[in-house]
Amino acid sequence: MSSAFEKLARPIQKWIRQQGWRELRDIQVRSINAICDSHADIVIAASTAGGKTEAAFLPLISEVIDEPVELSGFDLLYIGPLKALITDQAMRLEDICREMSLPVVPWHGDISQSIKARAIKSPKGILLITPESLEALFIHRGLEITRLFAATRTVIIDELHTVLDSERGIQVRSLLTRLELAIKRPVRRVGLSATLGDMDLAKSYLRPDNVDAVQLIESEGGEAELMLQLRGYLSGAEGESSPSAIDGITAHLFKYLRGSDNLIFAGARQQVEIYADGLRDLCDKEHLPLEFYPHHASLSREHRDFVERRLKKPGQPTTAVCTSTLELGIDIGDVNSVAQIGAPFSVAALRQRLGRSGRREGQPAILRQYVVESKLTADSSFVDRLRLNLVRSTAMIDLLLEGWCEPPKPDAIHLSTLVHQTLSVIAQLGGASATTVYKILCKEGPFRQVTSHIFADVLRAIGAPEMGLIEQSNSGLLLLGPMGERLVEHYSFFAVFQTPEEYRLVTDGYELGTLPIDNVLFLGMLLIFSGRRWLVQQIHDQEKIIVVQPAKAGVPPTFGGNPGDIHDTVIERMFTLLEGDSRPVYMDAVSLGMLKEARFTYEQMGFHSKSVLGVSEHTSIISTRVGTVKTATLALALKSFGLSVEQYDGFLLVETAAETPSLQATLENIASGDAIDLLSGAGNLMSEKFHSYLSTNLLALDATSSRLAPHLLSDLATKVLSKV
DNA sequence: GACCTGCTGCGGTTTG
Repeated sequence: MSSAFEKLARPIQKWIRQQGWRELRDIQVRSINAICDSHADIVIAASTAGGKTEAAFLPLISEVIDEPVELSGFDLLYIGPLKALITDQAMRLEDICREMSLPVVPWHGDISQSIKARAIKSPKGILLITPESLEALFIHRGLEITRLFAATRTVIIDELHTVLDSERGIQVRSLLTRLELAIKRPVRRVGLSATLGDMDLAKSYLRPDNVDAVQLIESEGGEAELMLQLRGYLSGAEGESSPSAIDGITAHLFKYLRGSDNLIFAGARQQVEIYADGLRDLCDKEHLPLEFYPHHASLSREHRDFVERRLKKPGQPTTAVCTSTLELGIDIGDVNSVAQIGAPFSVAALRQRLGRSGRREGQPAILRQYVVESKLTADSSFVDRLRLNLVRSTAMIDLLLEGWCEPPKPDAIHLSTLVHQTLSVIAQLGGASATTVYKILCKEGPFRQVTSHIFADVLRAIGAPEMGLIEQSNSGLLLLGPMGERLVEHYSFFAVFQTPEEYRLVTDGYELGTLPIDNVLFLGMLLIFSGRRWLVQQIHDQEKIIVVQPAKAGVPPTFGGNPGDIHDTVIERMFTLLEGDSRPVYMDAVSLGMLKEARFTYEQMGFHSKSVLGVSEHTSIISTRVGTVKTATLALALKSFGLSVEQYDGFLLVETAAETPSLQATLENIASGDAIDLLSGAGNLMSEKFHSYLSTNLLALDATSSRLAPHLLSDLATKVLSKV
């Protein structure tokens, strides 16, 4: 064993010997050295099965044992994004700590009150907690934070890559600052992350004020060999006997995946239900045992647990048709192959998904990408002719092979989360001055983009009598208002993200899952759900319960959702593909044929040399060559002049009318840089949980900071005009 | 034209 081993505490060395490990992994050696030899913040990046947990905890626990302190509180704080992950990690840590009288305390909504009460009474050892439960501790035990965390040496943030610039990530960062301010000293931060793209952003997330001092420990693990195929399918093919694209893909999946463990990422929950139903049907028809199961967030916990257990169990071939529920987090073991149906929304997600296969020594990672395109007719739209689904899938695979993936966007000002944290700080301290709250959240905390002027506007908005979230005492102290009290008192306050209202779907006394409330439902309606078919028997509107019984037929429900952001680099690569003549080796004959059609159309439309194509007197197509955010900004600008616009990947379909200015004049106007009311054409600006308490001006500010790029608008219009 | 994640305190009753 190495000298790193010698740096660990004796009981830890004993535990390692008991495991029968012949040597420590490279990443473990490096993090042991980094943690034992310095007090630096550290990002540990490795794949899911890379041994990150041990790499961080073996030296951190050693430090706790070898250098005891006399302060009260938990020694180590671990923050994890999933309850299942916390339960998993707690079991692994308990195994290590068993003989060291170091308690391991898992803490989330499903943990019993008695375990929590005991931990509060005598806080020590390792606390593993969700961001929401930690938020609850700050609100309900605001004055005890010092007692609970005075001894805390290190905070470990798991799955760091999943939070970076999300609402929840900002919440975690805010809680870390509030913790350090409460105990009046910095706490070492250790982030555990998958290796994705530019790790500098993970470093700056971890310690924005001292990025250069953050150490990065990245595993150089040899990546598995990759077997890759892209298969094209035509929908709406003529002739009664020709199978539709869905049937064709289902048949191919059935033939090649049966008999082993696999994951099929179908893109949307409705698609999951369609493919799971088709695969179950094929098993029935061939009198074979069922081995294909749906898995998504609207299905009951029981069903999902069942599918996860089947995947983990050897000797029981199982394929899950799933959404991103099975993309990260919990351990389901190694799968034989991954299938992706339809173009994914990000290269980062594709890479995470692919990482689920090829994890065993000598096993290749296998990815089958299925793409559906429409059969062309005389009146097919340019979107179908350009085969944008296929081109995007190809662009993403190429970028994946090059090791690129999307970086986080750090510019959002997150005003919804700022409202949440403002209320939480006031609740924690039992009242605070505006200056104090501003210092905690905006000067020291993660809301650095929020000026004191904007912050004052936020306070005015949520303090307005009709909102009643906060009010000011005579001495100037900010207190919770009547509405603020009600919000903070309810347990639904702790999460910063929005969740839609749902019906519960019940049969024969047990729950199948949930359905978004905006589904049109009626008695006698037939549904496909949880991979089976149902008849709607009762609808209880008050209790939000739907009772169903088995049926022979059905249609899948809709689950809603918002369009995803496609990154500039992906769109740029799509245009490179359309303008090039490559024939990627991983494409099958059908998809190569589609690519050829796409290039032919692109050439014919003349987009090689121009950016605007007049289709008819009032209709034009613009090629923007940039991603969703910039393309959407141009679309809104055009709409503000009364033009009607449809948005696609890198393209806009624009229609003028008799009373509107011409497209050319409108683009010139936009290019001139004159102020434009972008949001006059936008619908609802409220997308996050606490948006409804903000003024229109603040909502506009929030939208333009994260979902639009107004400062690049005039440049984009100029670029389009230069190639008319 | 999409996906995912999370949840307290208290009062009442029962049991040893």
